[in-house]
Amino acid sequence: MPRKTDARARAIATAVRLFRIQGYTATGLTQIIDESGAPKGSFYFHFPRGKAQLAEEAIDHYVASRISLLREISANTAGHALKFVHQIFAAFAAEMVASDFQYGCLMQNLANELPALDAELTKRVARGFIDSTEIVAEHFRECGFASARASSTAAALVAAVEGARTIARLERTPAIFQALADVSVRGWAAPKG
Amino acid sequence: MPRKTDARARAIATAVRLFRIQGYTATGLTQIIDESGAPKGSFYFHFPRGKAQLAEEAIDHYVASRISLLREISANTAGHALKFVHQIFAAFAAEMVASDFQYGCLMQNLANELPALDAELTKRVARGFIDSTEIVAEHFRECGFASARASSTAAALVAAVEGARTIARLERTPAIFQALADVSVRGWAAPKG
DNA sequence: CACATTCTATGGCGATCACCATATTATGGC
DNA sequence: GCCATAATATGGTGATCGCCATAGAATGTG
Repeated sequence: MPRKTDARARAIATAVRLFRIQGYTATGLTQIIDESGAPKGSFYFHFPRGKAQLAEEAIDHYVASRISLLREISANTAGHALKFVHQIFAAFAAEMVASDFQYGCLMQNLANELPALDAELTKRVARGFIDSTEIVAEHFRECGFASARASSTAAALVAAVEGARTIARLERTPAIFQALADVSVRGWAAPKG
Repeated sequence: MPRKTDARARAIATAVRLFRIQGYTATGLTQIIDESGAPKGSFYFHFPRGKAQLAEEAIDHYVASRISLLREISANTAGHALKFVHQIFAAFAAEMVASDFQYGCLMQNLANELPALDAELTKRVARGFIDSTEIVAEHFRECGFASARASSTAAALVAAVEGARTIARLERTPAIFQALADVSVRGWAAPKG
């Protein structure tokens, strides 16, 4: 009994896209169904629990791709902490430029909208951050960082990236990523340049 | 012809609160009017341009209080870059703890929801970030930072704070602010602890 | 009191929301 | 061809959305 259509996958991909651009609440099922190109009638066949289930799968899909990106960068910069950091900034900056700054971070959007709406989905987003932060921390440990320091550095990096995506989207330039890269080489408030 | 009631001010304050908790789209005018305690009928008397105008004033109100907070911290740490940074982290962390992590940043929420909805309001949010970043940059300049470095450090700091608020809200602990404080004293990827 | 202004109340506009019951068609394995 | 399942189509549920027209009540100054 294999899947016979890709309607399901397309609905998830469209949900990811629209949630990133417009947010969760602002995106109606009608629009997702329309833009996913097909069947209005079968939505609740594929997603019996409705919008919440669609969001679950959208989160999982997004988190998986985010983690695989981080893993790839980590592999490309094995043993080099600074290179790793810079390549992360560069990758996220490049993604925003490529989309003309239309796309926000799905996890960040949901992190802001879901706490008042759905505790279960909120936990799933939180888990996504924990998991992707762990990838980063692992890289730092492999660079020789002590465990505690690797964890806090990873958390700080992930937070900085999220903030940068917010700012970059507003300013429509990747300048903030460059600013973070600069700061990362000399510390935040080092006495002299 | 003085103002006779505070219905207007209460509507704005309620809008700020709900936009921070639930976001812009998820917050209906009905709820704002109800929770602001009063008059349903006079909403379009006070805000002829409707929800967009209310959002404008909510943004202005929030930005003003944010800037005044930053000014206060700047005055309290004149000449000390690191103290300034740490006190900013501490202040935002404390605010989140005090609200039991229910409140997000109004500007961040709107930054994620408005680009697809209202270009004018989006510009206003962007302006709010520019203005509050400038306060931070000014402090760094007064610490002797070169102009360009002061600007990029300020931008990085603002971005990091925003990201930290997202993470802290999900994790329901201010740990991320501590992580950022730790990183700020030693640089992001310094070779050894 | 007169009277303009400020504010509040009511009811409904069309549109959209998430959701679902029902019926029909396409597609497997046998 | 048979038949269960997978998938699509249609139409409508009640609720809520932002918005607004109209009318009435409260409040200030002359």
